[in-house]
Amino acid sequence: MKLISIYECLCDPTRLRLLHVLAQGPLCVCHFQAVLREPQVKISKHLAYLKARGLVQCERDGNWMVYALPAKPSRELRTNLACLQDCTGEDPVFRQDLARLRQLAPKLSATGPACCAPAKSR
Amino acid sequence: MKLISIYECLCDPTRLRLLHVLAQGPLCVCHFQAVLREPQVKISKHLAYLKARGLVQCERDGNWMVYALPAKPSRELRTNLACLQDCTGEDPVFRQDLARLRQLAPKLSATGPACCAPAKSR
DNA sequence: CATCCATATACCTAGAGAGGAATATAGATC
DNA sequence: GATCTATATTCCTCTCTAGGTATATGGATG
Repeated sequence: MKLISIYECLCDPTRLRLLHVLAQGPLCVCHFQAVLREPQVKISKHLAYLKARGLVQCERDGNWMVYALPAKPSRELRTNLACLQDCTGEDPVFRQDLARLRQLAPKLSATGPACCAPAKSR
Repeated sequence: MKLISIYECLCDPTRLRLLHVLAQGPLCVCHFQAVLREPQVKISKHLAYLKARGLVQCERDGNWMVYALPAKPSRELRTNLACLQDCTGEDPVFRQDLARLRQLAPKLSATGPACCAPAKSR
């Protein structure tokens, strides 16, 4: 059942945070590290988990892997992501993630996925 | 995080079916058995799981344990249960459960929780 | 081509959960 | 009080997952 794999993705706090942040737009792994303040392996593995179940897509940009919500989410996924957004409003963890994301935002819009540890060129 | 325990409950097909059926009204364990066609242990254990996390309440009525959705569900729970109902519409498993529930329904309304194997008296 | 950076994967350990068989419990009935 | 019925719990086995450490990969750069 497809619905089940959605809920399986949603029942881990890290993945919830990833999806919550992704609702704001695509992001690369090192940005996730900066926003969630979690080790790279953890982020990377949870993104792989989400990808395997079709909750996220990714695309390489040079050294960076940029993750995004699927372009055409299923009805179930859309509904549940909306529901998630609806439920995360008050929680401090989610709010803080968004705050840190916004701190990053200027750089993002300026240079594209330009990364946390700013590469020499680019 | 409370949201997580909700999603943990939702990521098993049996529990999804239980909650889906419960949305129609309170039900006792033996009725769940009849509706889901699953063994008693399985039903009972999943109901215990749901109860431990506050997704269902129960109340004894003679020999029967009648389970129901909580009288005052949290905002998150309400939202997610609504979302679930929204996602289960097409799936044959859920439809069949409802069909079997309706077959039971006449007896239910007549005699209260009166059970599948009709007791002698009552 | 050697190196660096961002990311992914392999390997390990520990814990949670599912399902089934057998058994316990608690209330009702005789 | 013995028995029956509905339900809960225990025990066992198996699979899945989380998290961490160490290592591999793959593209970019000098």
